[in-house]
Formats: sequence, C-alpha cells, structure tokens
Amino acid sequence: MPARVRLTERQNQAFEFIRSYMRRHRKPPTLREIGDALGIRSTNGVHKLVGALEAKGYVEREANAARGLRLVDAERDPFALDDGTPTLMVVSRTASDQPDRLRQRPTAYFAVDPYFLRGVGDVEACFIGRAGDDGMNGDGIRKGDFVVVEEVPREDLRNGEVAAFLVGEELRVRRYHFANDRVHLRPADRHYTEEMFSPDDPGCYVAGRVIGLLRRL
Amino acid sequence: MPARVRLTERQNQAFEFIRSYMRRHRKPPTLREIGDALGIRSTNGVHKLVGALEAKGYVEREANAARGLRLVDAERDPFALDDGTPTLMVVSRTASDQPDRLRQRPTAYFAVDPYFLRGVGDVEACFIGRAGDDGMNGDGIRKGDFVVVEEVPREDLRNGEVAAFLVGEELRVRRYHFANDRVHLRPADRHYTEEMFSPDDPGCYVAGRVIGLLRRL
DNA sequence: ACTATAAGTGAAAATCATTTCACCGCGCCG
DNA sequence: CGGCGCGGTGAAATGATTTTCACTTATAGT
Repeated sequence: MPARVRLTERQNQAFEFIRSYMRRHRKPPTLREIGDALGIRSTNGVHKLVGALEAKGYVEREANAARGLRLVDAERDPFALDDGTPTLMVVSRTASDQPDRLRQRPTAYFAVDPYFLRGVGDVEACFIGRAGDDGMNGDGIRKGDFVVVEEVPREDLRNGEVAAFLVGEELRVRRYHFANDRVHLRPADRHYTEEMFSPDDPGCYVAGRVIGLLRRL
Repeated sequence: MPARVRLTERQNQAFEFIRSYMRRHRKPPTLREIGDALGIRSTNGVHKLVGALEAKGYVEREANAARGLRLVDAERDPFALDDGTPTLMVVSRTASDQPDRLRQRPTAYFAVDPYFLRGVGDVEACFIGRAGDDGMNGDGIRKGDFVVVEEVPREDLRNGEVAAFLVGEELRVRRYHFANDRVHLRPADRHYTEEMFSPDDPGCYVAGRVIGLLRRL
C-alpha cells in the first residue's frame, strides 16, 4: 500500500463513519446519513468532504448512483465483506441461435477459486454451464457436470481443445476440430458420433473453451 | 438454518443474483439492476419479486431507501458475506499409517462454493485431495482430479458411496463397501482390481466421503 | 368454468440522492 | 493584504430509486 495522503480531522471522521456504517449495514451510507452523523446540514458539505476522500484515494465513487461509494482496498480492511474470490454465473438453457441470451437468466452464481481461472485474460468472459450429455465420458466429463467456460472467439480455439457448444438448446462439450471449412465436434465416447457444422450455422454456437470442471456427488 | 419457505425458480434466481451482487459490490443492487440481470423490463416486476422474497423471509427491506435491501440472518449464515467463501486446504501426500499428518502440510487452499458443501455438517471437516490413480475412470474421476472430501468416521459411510482412502502414500478414490468384516475398495475401471482391508489395517486409512470434484483442464 | 398465484408490462407519482450554483468564514502563508 | 484550501449553509436542478396503479398472461387447483 503506497503511503496515502494524510486526512484532516474532519475527513477522518467522515471516513471512519463510512467504514463503521458499512460494517453495520453492509452497504454504503448516503450523503445525508453521513451529514447527520457529523452534524452537517448541507449535503453539499458532505459532497465536498467525500470528494476530498476520493481525491486522496481513500474512497471511490460511482457518479450519480445512490450510495455509490466504495472503500478502496477493501480487501485489506479487517472488516472486509468478502475475500475477493471471483464469482461466475451459471447460465441456463439457451437456444443456439440466440447466444446473446446466454447470460441473461443465470440460475446461480458460484465462487470459483482463481487457480481454476489461471491464464484467463478476462474473468468477466467466463461463465459456468452444465454438460448436456455424456458425449465426453471418455475424458471424464459427465452429463450434468458444471464446466467453466472461457468465452473466446472461435478463431482462438486450437484443434483438439475441449470446448463448449450450443446445439439446439443443449450445451455440448466436445473437442474442437476445424478442417475443410467445417467445425467438427468430436466426442470422447463410443456411443456418440462426430458432428459437423458450418462456422456460421445458427444451429451451433461455439461458446468457448472449457477450462475447468466442477461436480457435486 | 431454519427451514424456510421454498422459493420458486424465478425467486431463487433473484435471490442468487442479490447474493452474488452483494459479494461483488459490497452493497445491495437496485431494482433495475436486478431486472437487467434477470431480463425484467419493469421495475414493478422486480418489486413484486423482491416482495415475495421478503414475505418468505429471505430478505428485509427498508421502505423508500435506495438499495434498501438486506439479506436476513446474514451474520448467522455460515456462508454469509462476512465469512467469505469457505476455503479448504489441499492436502499433500501422507502415509496411511500417520493420517493425523494429513492436514499438516497443505499445499494450497481453494475457495469452494457452498453449493458443493451442501449437506455437510462441519465445513472444518472437509479438505481437498488429489486422486492418485485412474481407478474411478468409469465414474468420471481421473488421476490428478481434486476431490472434495468430508472426513467422517468409517462407520458413517454407506455401502456404495464414493470415498477417499489413504493406501501407502497414495490417495485412492473408490466405492466403499463393507462386508464380512472387511473394507472393500471397489474401482470403476476394468483395469483395476478390487482391494480389501481389515478395518484397522494401518495400510489403509479411510479418509472420508467424496462429495465433490474439481478439475482444471 | 371459476379463482388464486406467480410473473410480468408500461407509465406515472412520489421520494430519495447526487450534483451544481452562489455565497460565507476561518486560518495560514508569502 | 490577498489568495487559497478547508469546511461550511441553503436552495435548486438533475437523476436514480422506489412505490403505486391498471392491466396482461400463463399455470395450477377446486
């Protein structure tokens, strides 16, 4: 932590109030609440006080948002609310021709240890889906397993990588192969056959690379 | 946790979103933010959804307050925000005749979503080990996979449950069967043979029940 | 066929919160 | 002295959020 600029007495009172308020209420206070606590009648007085805290790097603000206040370096705060573990959405069934809906109705959110996201450029580009069939049994991926998917453009996939595809309304986990201008979905189970699609076939959306697997037994 | 009234699918989605939002932002979401996440255009739709959550005792609301939302019993919930996501140790190789050393030199700690610890009596009794062989390939568990183990007395295991055993210095994942005063370790792979041990054989320590699986690919 | 519940839409009303404007007083420093 | 940062007041504008109203659709139960 770089040594931060010192706070004036009044600024410190405001900062300490914000911290204690967040601990008690699990959310940031409004300007008026801060004012009431410090005996400031004008919200503008508080506004400028908080502005000073922001300028000195103690706090960040989201413009025009109610309670748009955040403690900087909250993870270092002994009263921090969480441990910074990334949380990924578990997506629900989505039709392959409307992949933009993929993230619209998450059924849950799972905390995923950063170890499983190692090497991922953008955590925001990751989500969790459920394997729709047993086509990858040979690779130890079973129907219903939660797969961690890194959403990448199809072009970034390399042949042989395990990837997730939306076929119909089903999430299909397969090995990706591209040859003869066709996307091949290669299963790892005798009872499943390889499928082929044109890269722009709306019946098959290439969701991304499978980088992890979670299962509850 | 007292058994609360069941939530509908939609209500659960809303609740899960609120939880995850609060973990990520350290403050409650607005109605519109919830609506955006669930694909609800009318704030009133969200308003009523949250009203249902309130009626069923999952959240509390402060009237007319921006982000006036609170998770009920957040401090009593073992997986509540202030406790963060539970973190389990990844144990290292340990000899079966010294099982007490199991937890002594953890190689890492993984955050594990509470979903995978559902039904577990004591989170402290859980740890993570790595499958030492491919003996459970047929059940989609492969050598090197991280298995979440709930340490329970051998007597609490039921026949047919997947369990973790320490044999020599290897963590063996197998199905547990008890018959004729012998512990049977039943593999799910043609190339592995069933093993048997006396319950107090120091060459085989029954570590506990396997309740989850994590894999990075 | 009724009725109730769940889950909406869309718009308007009422509050709440943030931001901006104009202006004041104090202490400090060059 | 004049300028500047700090800490205000008070009011008004703007934007965000919650709440209410009227009406819709689908599903399940009696």
